[in-house]
Amino acid sequence: MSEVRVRIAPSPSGNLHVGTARTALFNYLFAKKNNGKFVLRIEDTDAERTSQEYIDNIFDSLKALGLNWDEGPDVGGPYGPYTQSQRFDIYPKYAQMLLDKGFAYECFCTPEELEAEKELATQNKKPYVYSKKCENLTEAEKEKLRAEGRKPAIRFNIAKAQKAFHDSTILKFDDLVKGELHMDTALLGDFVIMKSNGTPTYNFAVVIDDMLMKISHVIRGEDHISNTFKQILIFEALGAEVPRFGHLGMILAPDRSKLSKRHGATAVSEFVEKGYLTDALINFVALLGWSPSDGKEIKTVDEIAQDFRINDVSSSNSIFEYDKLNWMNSHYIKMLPIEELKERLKPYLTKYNLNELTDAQYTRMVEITREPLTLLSDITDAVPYFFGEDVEVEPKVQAEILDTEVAQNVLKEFVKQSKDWSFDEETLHEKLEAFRAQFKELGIKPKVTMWAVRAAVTGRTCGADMTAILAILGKEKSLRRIESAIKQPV
RNA sequence: GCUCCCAUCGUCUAGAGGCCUAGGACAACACCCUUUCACGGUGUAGACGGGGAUUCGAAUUCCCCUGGGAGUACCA
Repeated sequence: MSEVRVRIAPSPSGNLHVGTARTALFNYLFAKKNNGKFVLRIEDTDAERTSQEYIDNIFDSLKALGLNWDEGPDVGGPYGPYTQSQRFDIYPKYAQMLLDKGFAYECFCTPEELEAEKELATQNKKPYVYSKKCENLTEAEKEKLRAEGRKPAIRFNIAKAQKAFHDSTILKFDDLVKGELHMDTALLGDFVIMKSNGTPTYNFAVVIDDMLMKISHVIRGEDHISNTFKQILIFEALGAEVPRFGHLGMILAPDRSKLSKRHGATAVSEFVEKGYLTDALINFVALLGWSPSDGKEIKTVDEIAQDFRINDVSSSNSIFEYDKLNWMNSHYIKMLPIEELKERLKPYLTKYNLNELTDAQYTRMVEITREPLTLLSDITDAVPYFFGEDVEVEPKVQAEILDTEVAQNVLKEFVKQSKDWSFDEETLHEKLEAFRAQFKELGIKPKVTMWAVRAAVTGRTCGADMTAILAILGKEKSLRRIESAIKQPV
């Protein structure tokens, strides 16, 4: 077999969507597994919806996910340019070739005429197919229309191509993931390949680009299945080799509709902003439609590539549920080396003055607060009590903990006993253990004892390891907070 | 409307005729651990959409129904 070459061809009309990311991933995996090339092509034929900002977002997101391309707009390659808008001069040649071979014809129909045809079809409850009324225009007729100032579009002649290459109007192909797929080409209708403004339509541009870029396998979403039949016919009419196709199920929102903004984040960059790790995201998305042969679900992209077989990919749609993604993200956060975690958390700590802590204290703070994090951004609300002189005590905590007699006794006792403690973790651990034991003798549960201390120092009833918190804050600050929580006898 | 695709626990899935009284993961619940929250550990509950057919035997094959998704542009 010739070289495996796959591509991802996003259109920059928005930020990189997670669905596109998954398609990119599966292409990448397929390329890696088969020692092939992974190509990035930007399909920006529709100038109005395209923006440089989106192009940058696509590049950045793909890179962040670790899906590096071998050829693309920025890195170049032997079959460039890799941006469709820079290839506009090459499409007309091939359109002309199709015209010459009789597989395409000029169409002078106006939008109004076309609209009327469609209207009629819906009225008669018939499926709309183009009437082909421009198929057999004479040169004289065309000249006349041209003289009127009408610019023709070019349509592909389905029936001609079908008859030239197939016995039946039923066209079949063997899909890499779904198996044999078929379609009656008689139902397709002669579609436009070159718009009257001289730019190619999607279905034409893809074929020309895939052909010229020597793409061997086209792996994409199943929303392209019906396009595939059109594209196969174009490949054949051009005398080009038809690539193999593989169509992936769609990613759906929990309500089974298309994943869109109203369901939350859809772009990879939005997930990153929310505090998701790209490693977790890509791992999660890989599991949508694919499962590891050894049952181990936490895997790097390279590990997945070793185990990847395109025909093992599920052909059904899958629902994007946050539960598992969240679990995976917290898992990846736990796995992150401490130094890296410290850096990645900083963007979410801008409201605090990190200079209040030494590097060692910051390290310890991260160590003891990382456990319950689901998102990196969760750190923001997990650490306010490490900063500032005083703490904000939640009203409920004030009423239910600090205002109780038990708590007041605990705190008074704590102040008294801790006067001569050294506030390093080791000492604190020992002393606190003994401290709890004293109160236990009095019938006060260890956790009640600690609640009092925790409430006074952090203003909360839950949080990180109390010993470490006291050590980080230091004796002076800890005691000041506790003293101010003690009600003076009136 | 027409065409195409899909169908196993709530979700992602394993399963390619007997290994399935259907396995795993997430979520849920219970218990254990414990200075709180969590982590972790151990358990519990939970599915082959329905109906036919083939077969000694079907989650696995075929047909119908139902449900869901997609396509139907001079968008991509």
